[in-house]
Amino acid sequence: MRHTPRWRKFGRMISIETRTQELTGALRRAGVRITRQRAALLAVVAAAKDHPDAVELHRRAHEKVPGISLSTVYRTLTELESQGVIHRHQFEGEAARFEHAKTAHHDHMIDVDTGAVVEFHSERIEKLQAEIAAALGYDIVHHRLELYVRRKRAAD
Amino acid sequence: MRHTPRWRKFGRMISIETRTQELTGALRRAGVRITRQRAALLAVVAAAKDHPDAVELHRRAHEKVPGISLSTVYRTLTELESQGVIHRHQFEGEAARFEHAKTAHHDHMIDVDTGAVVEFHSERIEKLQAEIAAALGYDIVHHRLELYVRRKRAAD
DNA sequence: CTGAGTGCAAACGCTTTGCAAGTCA
DNA sequence: TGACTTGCAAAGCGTTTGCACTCAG
Repeated sequence: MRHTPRWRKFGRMISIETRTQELTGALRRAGVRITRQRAALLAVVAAAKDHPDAVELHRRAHEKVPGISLSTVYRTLTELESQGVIHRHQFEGEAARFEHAKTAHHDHMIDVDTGAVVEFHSERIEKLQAEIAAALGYDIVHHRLELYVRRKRAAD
Repeated sequence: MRHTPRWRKFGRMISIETRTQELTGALRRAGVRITRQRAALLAVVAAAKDHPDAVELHRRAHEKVPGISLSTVYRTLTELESQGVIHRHQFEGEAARFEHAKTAHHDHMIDVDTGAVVEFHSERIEKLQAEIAAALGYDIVHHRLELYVRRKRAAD
């Protein structure tokens, strides 16, 4: 009758801790102190499977460390971003959202109805972008590709 | 000794006037009044060959109608946008920029050093985007592709 | 110990909005 | 005329910052 096997739960937890340590290490290497507040936030960011904004991250961190302020959340996120361990995304008409820079580069599809974000990657698109820039005499520093989408409906 | 042939100048002016009329028509059809201020702004938007922000458009319109306020600029731009005759672009870390919805859809390259914008279009990229969205069960409502670039330098 | 980090509130930059006065149709 | 539009100033929003206090190392 157990619907969530213990090994699976445990497996997830280990991976989150690993991620948390990555974030912690990045900050320590940058010479910043790991305070109670930051530790809580790092754990929250590491655990996030979605793309939360600063207010949402603050809400989650607040459950662990009631005293944490929104300023500290922003300050720490900015620091993490400049260390390159998280990414900041500015989708249309929304507050910035953050995500752990876990995997390789990817782009985003945003469901305009639900706000849900789906990640995708296309080597062919990347290549075409580079070709276009090169043809016009430029190198790409970075790029942003966002698809604002709506679920297909089977024959209305 | 005339370096700017009259026919060329005149050709440009006609096209700007045509564009101005397109904008004016769109507003009139939407049932809004064409005031002195709006007429000036429409002419400025129609004449713009770059991608100016609200403050810059205000500055340009201000030369024609000294009284025009920034609020009016924003209000009119918002109206034009909702009529679909201009587009609003929110590039990274900048105020929104506007452009006349003159031609077919295109994407943007932003020179990170100068802020200059180059327009481009790739049918192949568009197609790949649609395929990717479709494969995941979505239809694209709209998309945003921005390349932040830097001029190539011939062998430093 | 002591300088980096904190919470708070105030400031920020861009944009929108409430309102009384002005103006276009 | 009378509804729509304006300019102004104030508010809104997400984010950053100055400050005196606190705490991690």
